[in-house]
Amino acid sequence: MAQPPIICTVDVVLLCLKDAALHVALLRRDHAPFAGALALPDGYVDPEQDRDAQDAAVRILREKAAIVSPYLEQLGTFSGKGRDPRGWSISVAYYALVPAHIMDLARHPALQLLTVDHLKGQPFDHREIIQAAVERVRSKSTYSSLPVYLCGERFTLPQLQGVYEALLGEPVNKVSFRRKMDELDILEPIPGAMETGRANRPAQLYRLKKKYRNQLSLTGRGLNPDPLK
Amino acid sequence: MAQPPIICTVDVVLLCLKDAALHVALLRRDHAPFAGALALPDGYVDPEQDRDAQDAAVRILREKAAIVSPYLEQLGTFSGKGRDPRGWSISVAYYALVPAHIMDLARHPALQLLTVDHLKGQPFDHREIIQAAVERVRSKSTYSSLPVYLCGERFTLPQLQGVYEALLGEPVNKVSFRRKMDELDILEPIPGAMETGRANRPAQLYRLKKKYRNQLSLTGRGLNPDPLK
DNA sequence: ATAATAGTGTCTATAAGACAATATAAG
DNA sequence: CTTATATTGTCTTATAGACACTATTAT
Repeated sequence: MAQPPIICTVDVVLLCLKDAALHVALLRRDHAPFAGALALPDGYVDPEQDRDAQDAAVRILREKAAIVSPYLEQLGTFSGKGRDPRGWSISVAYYALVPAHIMDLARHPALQLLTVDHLKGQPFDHREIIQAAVERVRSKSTYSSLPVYLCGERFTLPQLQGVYEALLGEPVNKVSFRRKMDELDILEPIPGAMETGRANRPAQLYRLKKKYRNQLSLTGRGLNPDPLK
Repeated sequence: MAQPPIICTVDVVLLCLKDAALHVALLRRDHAPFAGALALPDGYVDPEQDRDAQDAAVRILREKAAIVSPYLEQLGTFSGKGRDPRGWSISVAYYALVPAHIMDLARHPALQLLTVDHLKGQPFDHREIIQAAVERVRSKSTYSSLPVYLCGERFTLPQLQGVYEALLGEPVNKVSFRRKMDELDILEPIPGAMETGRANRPAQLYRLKKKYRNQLSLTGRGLNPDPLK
C-alpha cells in the first residue's frame, strides 16, 4: 500500500525581545506558495541530512537566519488539509529564544522583526503558530527560568527582571524575584564584573551557570515542562 | 523537486487507572514490523478521511480500541531515521485519559493493560513515548484538574483525591485538596446522589460541570497548558 | 454503642508581596 | 551634597499543610 503524499515541513518561531516587547523574526518568501509574504523560517524535512525533526529545525535556523540558538524546543505539530494550498501537510513547529543583538539582520536582509501582537497577513497558519509559541513562552515565564535565554551572556538582575516584566506585561515584586532566582540556583555572579557608568550604585553582572549553557541537546521534544530547575 | 518518502503515523497513549496504578493500553501487532509485539495503537495518517492529525488519532482510537475518549491531547512528535525499520518516520503522539471501566477488553482481545512502570519490550520508541505521556500527566496533575478524566462520570471527592495520590505517588492534604477543587470551580454536587452502602458517613457524588464535559474539540495541539482553568 | 470514613474548623508553617532602610555610583 | 538605582532587611498578607473535631452511616 503506497504512502499517501503528505508534505512534511518544519517551522521555527524565532523570538527575541526588542524595546521591551516580544518580536518574531519573519522571512520574506522567495518562492511559491505565498512568494513575497512574510512567513516563519521553514523548510522540508530532509531524511538525508536531518537525523530528526529537531535537527532539521537547527539546520533551517542556520541556513535561513544564520542563527544557532541556545534554546530550541518543540512547540507542537500543525497538520491538516487546509493549511497549505499544496495539499495535506504536517509541520512540526519549534520555537527559539535569542538575545536581540545576535539577530544579524544585516546579513539577512529578507529577515524582519515584528511585534508579536497585532500580527496579520502571515501565510499558512503561521499566525496561529506564533500565537501558540508566545503563549507557551509567557506561560513558562510564570514558573521557570526560560526568559534568561532572551538576555545576552551577561546581564544584571534588574535587567532580567525587566525581561520578565516585559513578557508578563506586569510588574514583578523585586524581593520575590530575587528570592526565586536565588532558589533556582542557575545564575552565578561574574566575579568583579559590574554594570557601571550610570549615576547610581553599580549592578552585579550575572551569567548562567555552566551546566545550563547551551541546553540545545536537552530540550528535545518540548516534553520538558521546566526547562531549568 | 520530489518530496522524500517520509512515513507519517499517529500513536495514541491510552491511559487509565487500575488498582491505584497508571496503566497503558497496548495492542498486539498483527503485521510487520514487529508483528506479535505489544505496541501503542497507531496508524497512518489518511489524508482522505482525516481532517488533521488529531482527527486521525480519534479514528485510530475508535477503530483499534473501540474507544471515544473525553480527553485527547497532543503530546509531541517523535521523528527520525532510527525509530522505524522501514525508514525515516514522523509520528505525532497523542495521549488519552479514560476511566478504567470503559476499556472494553472483551471486545478487543488484542488489547492489554500494562503498568506504566517497568515497561519493556515495546517496539519502535514506544516506551519513550509512553514515558513522556506519563510525565506529562503527572506534571499536569500537580496544578490542574486533568485527573478527573480518569474518573467515571460520577465520583466522590475522596475517590478523586485517591486518583491524585495514585498519580503523584504521595498523599495529598485533604483540606488543601478540597479547597483547590472548590477554587477550580469545575465540579458540581449531583443533587441527592450519595455514595452509600459502607459503614460510614456517605460521600457526596460529584460530576464535571457541563461546560467541561467532552473537551475533545478544545484540546487541539497540546498547546493548552492548563486543561481546565 | 462502636467503628469507619466524610466533611469542616482552626491553628501553624511556608511562601509571596509591601515597604523601607542602606549602599554606591555620577555629577 | 543630591539624585538615582542596586541591594538587603523586615513586616504583612496569602497560601498550604497539620491536626482535630463533628457528622452520618452499618453493624
